[in-house]
Amino acid sequence: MPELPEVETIVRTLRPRVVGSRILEARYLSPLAAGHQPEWMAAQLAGRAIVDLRRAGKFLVFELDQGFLSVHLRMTGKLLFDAVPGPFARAVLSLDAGTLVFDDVRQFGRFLWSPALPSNVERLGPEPFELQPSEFALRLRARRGHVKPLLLNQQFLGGLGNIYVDEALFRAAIHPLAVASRVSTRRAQLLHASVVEVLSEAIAAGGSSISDYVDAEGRAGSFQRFHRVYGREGEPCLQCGKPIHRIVVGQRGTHFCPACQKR
DNA sequence: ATCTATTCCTGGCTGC
DNA sequence: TGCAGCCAGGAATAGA
Repeated sequence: MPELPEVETIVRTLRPRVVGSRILEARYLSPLAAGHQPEWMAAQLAGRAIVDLRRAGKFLVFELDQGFLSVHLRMTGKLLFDAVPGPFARAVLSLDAGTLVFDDVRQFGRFLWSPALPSNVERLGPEPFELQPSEFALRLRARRGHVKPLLLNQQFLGGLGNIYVDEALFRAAIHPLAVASRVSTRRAQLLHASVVEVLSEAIAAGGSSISDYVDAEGRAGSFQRFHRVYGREGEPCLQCGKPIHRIVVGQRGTHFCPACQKR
């Protein structure tokens, strides 16, 4: 499931291939990918030049000479450069520089043109790397809910998903059900440092490949080998040796060490 | 204003 | 071996 490190890896592999190129033709193979208006979207994309490509939270934002192409990969989405469209290809851009395939088995992902930056991109919270620890602590402590759902809230902080939230909370020794306003300033700053650390390490490893994720060149990441809690239910905690627990928090599978992460 | 539950999707896995 | 039923979960939406 692509989160900030995976999307960042895709952007880095894709940017030199597509920025400066032109879209010759756009085709949607599934209307869902276009939000049920495939013909109109395809017509808007055709002929556009790609001026820039950047990441915003978990979105890939292609800045065009007219409007934007915003892509969200959700669970199983992939953006593949110069790949042959497979059975799960949902959209294909023919560029003068090559072919860009949007592949998505489960069809949660979106590949949308809009005249202005979409509101869900506009509303994104700050990027973890651009936030000072003190600002992060202030924002966190101003909220009354549980920390895990808050970290998953894209309006609070842009880019974290289920894997990296569990990993960051473990590193900061914070229970996923801890109440945000009751986390000490010191520990909130430690949490920010843990978020930045785990995201940086994951980017350096090319992201985590659990089942579907690959970058734009089709390469898997390797950070899944360094997960300390995610997907390790029943296995010994790397810090204390007691078994990792899995609970459900906000309808999400949540992995933590009850001994190291006290509530 | 804030938080919680539901919905969308389908390949792969579990269990009978 | 076959198949029904469940599971994964990000984010929009509806409801409390």
